[in-house]
Amino acid sequence: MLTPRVRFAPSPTGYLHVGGARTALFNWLYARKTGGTFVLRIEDTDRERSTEAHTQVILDGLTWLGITWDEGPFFQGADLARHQADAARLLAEGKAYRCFCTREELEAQRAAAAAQKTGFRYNRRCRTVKPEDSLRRAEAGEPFTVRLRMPDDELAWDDAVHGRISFQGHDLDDFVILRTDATPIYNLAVVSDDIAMRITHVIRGDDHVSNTPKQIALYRALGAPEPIFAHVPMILGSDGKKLSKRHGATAVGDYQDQGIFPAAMRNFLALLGWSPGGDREIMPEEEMISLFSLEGIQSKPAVFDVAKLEWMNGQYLSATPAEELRAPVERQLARLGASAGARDLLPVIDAVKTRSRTVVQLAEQVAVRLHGPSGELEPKAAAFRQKLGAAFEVNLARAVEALSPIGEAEWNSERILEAIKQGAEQHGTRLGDAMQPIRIALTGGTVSEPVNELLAVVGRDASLERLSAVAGRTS
RNA sequence: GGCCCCAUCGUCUAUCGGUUAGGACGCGACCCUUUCAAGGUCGAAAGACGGGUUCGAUUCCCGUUGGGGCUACCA
Repeated sequence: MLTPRVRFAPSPTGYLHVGGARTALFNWLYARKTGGTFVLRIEDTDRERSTEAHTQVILDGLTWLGITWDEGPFFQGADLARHQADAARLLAEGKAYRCFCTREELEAQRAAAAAQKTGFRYNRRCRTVKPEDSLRRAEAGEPFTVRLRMPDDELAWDDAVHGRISFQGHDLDDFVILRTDATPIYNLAVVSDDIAMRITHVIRGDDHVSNTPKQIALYRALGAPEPIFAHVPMILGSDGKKLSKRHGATAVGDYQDQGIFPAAMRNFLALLGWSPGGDREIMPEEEMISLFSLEGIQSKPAVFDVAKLEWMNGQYLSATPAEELRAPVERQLARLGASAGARDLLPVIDAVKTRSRTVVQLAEQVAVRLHGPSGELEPKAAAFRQKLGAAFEVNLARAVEALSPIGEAEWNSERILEAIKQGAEQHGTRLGDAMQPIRIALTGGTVSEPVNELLAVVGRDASLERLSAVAGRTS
């Protein structure tokens, strides 16, 4: 068996959608698994909507996910001549014909069909125009499109994920392959390119199954062997509809911005519609590659569950040493307008790592420890403060009193805890009532690492300063 | 409307005719604990419906219902 050649062929008319990213991932996984070649092709034949900026975003998204291509990126627009030559050949062999019906005529027929609630299909009027008449009219300058003469036969294939899928040629249109301006339509361009690039496995979204019989007809008309088709299920929103903008974040870049790790995204996407067959959840790249198979791809659509993505990201976050987190956290801090200055971030990162699921959340917590809370207290914190009343400030003042004697050199979590406990005991204060005000004063919220560790991480001078400030604010 | 695809906990899934239908997310409880997480233990939670085939169906076949996709001189 010859080595597989697969391709990912996005159109640069929008951002890299998670569905597209997963399709790319499956192609990539298959290529790596089989030692095959992964080709990247940009389908820019829709000149109206294609932009270079979108192309770049797609390339960046794939790179971010660690999906590398072996050939390309090729641009479909560059192969116009071949597409036209293929169409001309089909025309010459009588497998396609010129259609002189105007857009208006077609539009009227479509509207009439819609009014009667029946399906529209081109009436094939121009099929019977005699070749010599067709040529004469074309040479006289009459505008025309080129349509494929759809055979009546069954058009079926053995789909690698669905099994056998079959269409009847007579249910299909004599679809247009060349526009009035002689540019190719998607289906022609795709087949022409896949043949030229010797693609052996077409792995793409389920939304293309209805294109497949048309493309098979094209392969046959062009006399080329058909590739193996594998149609992967759609990704749905939580309402069961095809995932789209109105479901929120659908672009890979959105998740990148939210602090999701590429490895977590890749792991999550791989498991959406594919399963290695056991209980595996967190899988390193090599394992995914070695276990990947087209047969393991699910045939039903899958709902994109952000909660699970975030959980998975948390798993990757926990497993990442603070050292490796330093650079990404610094980038996020910069976005937040915060800075670590001369401070070592590692202890701070370690202190809050388990309380974060994304790097963005992590950086926010780090920023609070570096610069103190900003703005209003969180609702729970405000409620606690209210409940405690004047004791809130009193307890803070006592904490400052208990902690002040500790020198910079002894400022560690053990020593701090000891001092707080001692102070609380001395004043007959419940430990929680002594601790929680400190947490609130330092973070603005009720969630953090243990208070003594929090104090250690914030540092002696900054801690005492903030505590005193809050204690003295009202008392 | 037509054509095509699909159907196991709320969600992602395992099961390749025989299981107390397993795991994960999420949810609940408990443990741990100065709070919250993390971690640990436990729990609630599924084969859409109706026919077949078979000694035996979640699994194979048919139908119903439900959902999705496509239906352009877009890709």
